[in-house]
Amino acid sequence: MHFTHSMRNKIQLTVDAVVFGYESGNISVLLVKRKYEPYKNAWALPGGFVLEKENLEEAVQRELSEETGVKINYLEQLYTFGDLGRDPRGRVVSVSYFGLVKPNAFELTASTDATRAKWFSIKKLPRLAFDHKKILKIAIERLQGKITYEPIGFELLDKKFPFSDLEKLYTTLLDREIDRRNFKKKITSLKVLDELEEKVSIGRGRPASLFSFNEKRYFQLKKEGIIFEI
Amino acid sequence: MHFTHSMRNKIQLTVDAVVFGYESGNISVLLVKRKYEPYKNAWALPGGFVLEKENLEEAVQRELSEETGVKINYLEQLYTFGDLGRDPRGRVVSVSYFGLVKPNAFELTASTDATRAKWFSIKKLPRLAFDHKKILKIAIERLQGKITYEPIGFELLDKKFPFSDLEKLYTTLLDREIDRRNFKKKITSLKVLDELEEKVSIGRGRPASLFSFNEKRYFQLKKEGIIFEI
DNA sequence: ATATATTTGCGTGCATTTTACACATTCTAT
DNA sequence: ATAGAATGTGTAAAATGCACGCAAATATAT
Repeated sequence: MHFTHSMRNKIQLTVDAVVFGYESGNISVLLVKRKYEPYKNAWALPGGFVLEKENLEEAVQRELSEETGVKINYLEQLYTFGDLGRDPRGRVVSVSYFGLVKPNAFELTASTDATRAKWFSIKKLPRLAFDHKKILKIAIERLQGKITYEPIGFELLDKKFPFSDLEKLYTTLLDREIDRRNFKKKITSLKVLDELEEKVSIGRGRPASLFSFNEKRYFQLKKEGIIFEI
Repeated sequence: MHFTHSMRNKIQLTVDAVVFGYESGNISVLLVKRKYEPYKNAWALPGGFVLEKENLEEAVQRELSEETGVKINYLEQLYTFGDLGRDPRGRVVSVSYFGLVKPNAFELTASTDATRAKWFSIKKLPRLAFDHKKILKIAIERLQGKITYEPIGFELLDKKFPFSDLEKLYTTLLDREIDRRNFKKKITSLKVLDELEEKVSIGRGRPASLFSFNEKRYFQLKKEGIIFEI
């Protein structure tokens, strides 16, 4: 099919962001309450129309920032959803993105397209606008799949953390118990953690050494990819 | 950013198909020669504008069929390219797809957008239109990555084939030698091949048993995912 | 002060998987 | 008949994965 200038199509392009947060054993996702029709007052993924003069990444960062105040330095493209009828306004194709943050690092603001932005546990989700339930489902699968081929945690844990925090992150993401000793051996063999001198004591029990990710090594592993079966 | 009806955007949406073929130790990709400006007479990935009333998958199948005559039952979404300036006609965002076929199964036709469609070895590529070189690069990475987490070959080999064909496919994709004995053990343990009674003798050497993929098992493994280190 | 519960921090042996490696078999071509 | 070429199989060593138990360091209860 050859298009000429007179045959301008009427397809609209949007971006949507699936931003996951993690805090003490709980995975959450960032949603906004819609201000306008359609789906007015329903919860939805942050996102909106792409402007003619901005890249897709710029668009999703802008929408995320406008609607929630969250700024995130790395969003990865997830999938493009373009089925007919996914948006009552007409033909709307959405490029979805995927990111990880520490929820406590941001104060949520609500402005432009949202009357409210809020973190929801992925176990207690509200009804979602459009096909956002489907998008979120695919994003969750990606999140769980990711940990088998790249290291994870840098974006979700504090700068310094006890080893048990990393362990808890993995058990939460995998939704099952893991053997601490073997897990530690595995992580140690990756040489991705630096053990610090500091120790921290939270409540009772033996105080834990603090660790930090070795950023260089971490991003090298991300790039190279790892096969990482827990 | 909230859009109203008066603010219709001018972004155009296209789809592009990266179709890989394999034949006796050679990986090829399907390209078309452009009939119109821009990049008139340059080689490009098959693709074109998405119509308002068709899904993305339908669009890419249609374009592929129109431009090359190739029909393929499974195209997987690869990535969406939306950078400013990737198309001189204005803002054009392209959703790219990825597929595998046996090149000899089709007679290439050339019609609508193409004066010619042709298979090119991925080692001897011509200059490509738009950012299609970049798209192809990402597709090749995906192709090589795929074989580590799912079985491959069904779409690329004949119904019946000697084991050496599968071995050659893998050495070609991985671009290195593999140990035939260990490779066979691995494949056998997956129980994805059915050994047939037939034997075939091509040229000299001991005749080889023919195998076929056990389709049920093959697609089960594709779905489940495998960790498959050669 | 002492005992108890709780959490962290290792190490060892067994089972499984991966890897390296060589020679016999069966055909074609001469 | 013989040489050459491709297929087809087994075994041992090494590496990795996995199950598992106990000591160390602290908070809390008595």
